[in-house]
Amino acid sequence: MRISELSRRSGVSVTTIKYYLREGLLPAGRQTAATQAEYDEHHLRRLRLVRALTGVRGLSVSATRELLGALTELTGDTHRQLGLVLGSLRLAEEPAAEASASGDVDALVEELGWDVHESAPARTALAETLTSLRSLGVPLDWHTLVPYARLAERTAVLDLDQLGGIEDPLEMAERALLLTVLLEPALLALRRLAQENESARRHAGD
Amino acid sequence: MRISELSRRSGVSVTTIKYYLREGLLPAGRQTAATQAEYDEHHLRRLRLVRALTGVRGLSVSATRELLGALTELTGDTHRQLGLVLGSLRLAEEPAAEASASGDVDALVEELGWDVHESAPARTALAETLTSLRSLGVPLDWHTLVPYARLAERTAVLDLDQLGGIEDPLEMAERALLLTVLLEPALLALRRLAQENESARRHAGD
DNA sequence: GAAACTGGATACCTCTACTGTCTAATATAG
DNA sequence: CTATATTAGACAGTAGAGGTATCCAGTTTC
Repeated sequence: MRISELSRRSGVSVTTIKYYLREGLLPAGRQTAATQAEYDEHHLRRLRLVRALTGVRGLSVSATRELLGALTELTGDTHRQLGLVLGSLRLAEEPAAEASASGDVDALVEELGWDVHESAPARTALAETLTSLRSLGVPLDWHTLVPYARLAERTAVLDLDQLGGIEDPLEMAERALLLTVLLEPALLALRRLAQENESARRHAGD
Repeated sequence: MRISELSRRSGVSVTTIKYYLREGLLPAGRQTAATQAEYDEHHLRRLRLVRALTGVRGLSVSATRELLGALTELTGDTHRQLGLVLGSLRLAEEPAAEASASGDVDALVEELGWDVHESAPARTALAETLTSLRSLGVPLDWHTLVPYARLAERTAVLDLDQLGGIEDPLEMAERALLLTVLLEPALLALRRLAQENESARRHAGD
């Protein structure tokens, strides 16, 4: 298909598609002539993924590009790499300030017995949260996070269970990305609802 | 204290503080003369809160204003209102498109037996996630979310346990806001690490 | 009484995510 | 084969967000 059909089928304007091509969010089509290129179903799927990440999840174009970049690095041994890909996904934009609480994070990971990469961006994100909460006068040390981490473990089991039965490695990686990133607002929403419910429950006992 | 001291103690420039005053993120100081106003510790605390929400959490100025607005509505019966405040916090920016999956969310809440407000924004966020995942070809129905919700329940218990021992209602509400909102990136980071770990664990069995 | 500071208003700046327009080449319909 | 539409690629322009800078008249401090 050509660009106009891609636009029609995705609901994204031609100019915006060109913008995504320029920005590297979408791989170039197969050139058939100097002013002609051919796109396929993969481009359509990728385009919808981009819209989901930027629109639903509110990611910036550069953050989206980074996430998608992780996908293409996935070549060999799928299952092992999947973990690395998930682990290497960046969480926020910031170029990571001083990680003054990284010692606490190391201790936490040690206590949990987790096998995670030394340079996983999530470690930095954790350290930053600890640091900023402390600077706001909330006395939170890493021991407090242990029970949260145990619940996260069980969440991860649910997550990986969702990926069963997918054969194509690229498709599985895309699915993993979707479930990891797009489920985030849903999990936070469940937490908020659960907090409201729990607060009501505790009040009822008065 | 005057604005320059507020600036010095918070590390936020005077012009930016003026901007926050204009935008309603910070209450005005007590006017002492036509060109003079007095600020106190409460302003400093609020200013740090604003920086944490916009900086660490990456919230927009308007989203931050809304969250802070919820704080000031907290007047009477603390514990009951706390749940409502937490429940009423908006999650994202979007003015909520059509909630085509709201029926599923109702069914989910019913199944869980949760006592949550009918118009909680988190319901909309959930519905949107379901809708967008489906439009991307991920067959996710609300039953899949039940185990996630059970884990969210236990997370909420941990959250509310953190709030014990705080007397002042406003301070407790501020703490609740901090723990709810600033812990979010940390919880997501834990999930990513847990995924990486779980993936490694499953691979080890090959 | 002079220098420094203040609140308030307004203009300006930078970045992001697009959007519009142009050009030369190509496709398609008659 | 010609007229019309479409295309890739380049580049300028736009709107909104989040500040930043400047100016002013009043106020404080010395």
